[in-house]
Amino acid sequence: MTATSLPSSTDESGCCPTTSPQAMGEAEALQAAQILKAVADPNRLRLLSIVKNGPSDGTCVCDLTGPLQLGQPTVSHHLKILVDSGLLAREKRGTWAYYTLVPHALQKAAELITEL
Amino acid sequence: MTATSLPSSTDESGCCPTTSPQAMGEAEALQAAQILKAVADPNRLRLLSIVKNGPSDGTCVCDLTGPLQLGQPTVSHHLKILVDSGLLAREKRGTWAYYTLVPHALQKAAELITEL
DNA sequence: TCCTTATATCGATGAATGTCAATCTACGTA
DNA sequence: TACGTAGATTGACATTCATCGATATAAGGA
Repeated sequence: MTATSLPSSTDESGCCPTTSPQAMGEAEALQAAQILKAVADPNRLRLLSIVKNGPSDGTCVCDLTGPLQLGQPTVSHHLKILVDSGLLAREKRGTWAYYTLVPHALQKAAELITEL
Repeated sequence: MTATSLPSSTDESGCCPTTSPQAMGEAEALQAAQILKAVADPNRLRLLSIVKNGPSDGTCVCDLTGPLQLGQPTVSHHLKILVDSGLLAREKRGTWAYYTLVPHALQKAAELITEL
């Protein structure tokens, strides 16, 4: 994420003016895509929705496996992706694991789209 | 894949209350994920960025193949995905094709994340 | 200590996806 | 009409990803 400015090939063919100077760089795009990929899955969207609309002290995994009709390992896998991308936080209380939304993470993810 | 409302298993184990009632449904999640998938790719993010910061009357393909260091068929393929998902509009003028942002499409895509 | 329950991890598999080379279509021009 | 160029389409290939069964870990209870 250092020099994001591109060479801006001055096309001689006469079709196009020049590459716009403030276009998103390669590294920046890669990082943004990684977070957006975490959200761009129907089952993970539903997981986020359930957690968001659930109790503020967290939603446990047993409340997530039922609605999605997926196996427990699969749900755990999706939850890991959401935690690794900074969207969900995991807290273990006793035998159970509770997931909560990371405060402004969804807002920040949305801004990756609006602030191109 | 017919009845999207699930039995909402009233778990007897004492761990969890019940499935939250206003969670996103299966069909809704699938549709949202389809649009978000279109955005969740580094090269497509850069395409959107270039078009957004480009001239208001559209950016032609020859201005898009250069910065991305991808072959012309690959760029065309990504552009098709963005058009099919309603984010970009294509207009052919003469030999060239010009792409523009569909007015509030990016905003709407972002709201798919914030309004879960 | 043994057993049960909740969750995570591992390995395999089939499907979806990004990329390219080759080809096709449409338009402009000599 | 023939040629050159811009862009889209097709088919193939490699990679990534979602899912599952089996297993591991960890905590609580008998």
